Amino acid sequence: MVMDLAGIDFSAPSPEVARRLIGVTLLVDGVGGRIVETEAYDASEPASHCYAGLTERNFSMFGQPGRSYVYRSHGLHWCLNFVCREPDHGAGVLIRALEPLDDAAGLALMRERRGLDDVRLLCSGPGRLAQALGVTRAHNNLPLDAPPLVLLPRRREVEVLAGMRIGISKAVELPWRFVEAGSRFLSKPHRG
DNA sequence: GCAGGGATGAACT
DNA sequence: GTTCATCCCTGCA
Repeated sequence: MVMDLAGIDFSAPSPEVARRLIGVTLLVDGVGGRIVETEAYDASEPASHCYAGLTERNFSMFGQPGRSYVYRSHGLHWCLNFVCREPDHGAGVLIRALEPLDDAAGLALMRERRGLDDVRLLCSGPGRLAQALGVTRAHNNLPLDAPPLVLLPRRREVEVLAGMRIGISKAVELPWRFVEAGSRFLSKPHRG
């Protein structure tokens, strides 16, 4: 079965899905913004959580495409992924940064959750983004087309650049990080 | 039992 | 620009 959310086929390989997610709006309980940075992971490469096969932590990555995978990183941060490709294969896209929506109520809530005002630091990193949107373990393995999650198609074309992934020690050479060209809201500048 | 992690923020040069 | 402590849970020996 093919998940078609915000014009994206989540049964496609994860780099393809990661590229097409740039510019898409993500909301969690009405709070969020435009996705400006993603990274693809796949069971065929050792940086992925699903490389070693099905475990208790990563079970949602082996489920249906078009759902969420949330895990705890370094014991204190939560990170949000979108599951893609066929069941039993294991692949996903890490959502690394958002451009906060220009909405007063949502911005106030994100600032309160993050404990700071600077809009550029609200969602510029996977842990920061999860904190600003209130994502926790309770958001693991949820469908992306039902509350509290909402995906909205991009309203204009965006220029997407591919580069090397960040914060990993294996398979670092794969150009599976995707960013919106020129965005001020990236977790790190683009590196080709 | 233990090493290490898809990170962050503060404290540095 | 760079290192460093910190969180605690997962996975494998």
